[in-house]
Amino acid sequence: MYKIDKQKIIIENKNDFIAKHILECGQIFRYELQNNDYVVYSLDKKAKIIENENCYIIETKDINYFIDFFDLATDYGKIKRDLFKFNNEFLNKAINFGYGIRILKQSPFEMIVSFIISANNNIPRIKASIKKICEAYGEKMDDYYAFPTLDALSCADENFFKSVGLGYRASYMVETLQMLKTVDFDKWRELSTENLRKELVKLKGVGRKVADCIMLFGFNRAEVFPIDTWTKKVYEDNFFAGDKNNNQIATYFVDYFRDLSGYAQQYLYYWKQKL
DNA sequence: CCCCAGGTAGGCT
DNA sequence: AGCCTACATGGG
Repeated sequence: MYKIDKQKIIIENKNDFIAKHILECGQIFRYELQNNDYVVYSLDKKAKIIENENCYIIETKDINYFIDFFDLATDYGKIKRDLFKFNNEFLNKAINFGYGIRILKQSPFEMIVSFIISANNNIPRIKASIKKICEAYGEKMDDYYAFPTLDALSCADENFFKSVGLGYRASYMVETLQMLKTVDFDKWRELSTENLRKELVKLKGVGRKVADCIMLFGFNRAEVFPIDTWTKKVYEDNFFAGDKNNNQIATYFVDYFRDLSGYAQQYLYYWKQKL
């Protein structure tokens, strides 16, 4: 699937890796299109994704970090074959539409901050707020700003977060950053999905949906199915018309897709949101 | 003026 | 436990 050549990762075919699908499916907010190349940022690191006719080349100083970040050891061909076995008309359409999606393995801290901002918000505004937070509290790198550390960002006050567009979420952010100072993320990684969700929803600004996004994108948990306005619309348009609340819809999908729930959710989200 | 955006907190049954 | 509504902000 991939090989390494000095400072580069080479993705040998484009069957299971499409930069646009990966970056524009709502799991990451720090990336940009520079000419024809996507540039992606994670914590204090940066990678450029160059598309060729039959392959991708990823340029970065942090090869091993981005091999893990893009989850290159996982066979998405198999995941898609397993999802096609559900023989669901709409999931099949969604997979064919976003066939190059991969779920990124991102920083739990960056996911917590980012998805608190995401609640009842729109993607351009979420991106803009996060960028301003990095510029104000992140370390200056060559030609970009790192995502702030917890120590750095917990110095920011409510007025700062309001000034970068968080609105009423500003006070949640201040309180959650203080709470995170007592958290050991390595211990959280050992928790069951159910117990990890219980811990996450104790954070201010984190409910079921945000917790599930944090677990899917930050803790590598695929047995969750975040329900937002788009995946709720998938349920109501393509499964059963409006007879359940968001928690019940999430339970329905997880019972149905089990340990493939997170993958199914991401194909369906991208399909419904982009079409 | 309205409605919407990767929903949640707090208050009410 | 489950339902209801206010909530900053900017864009269509």
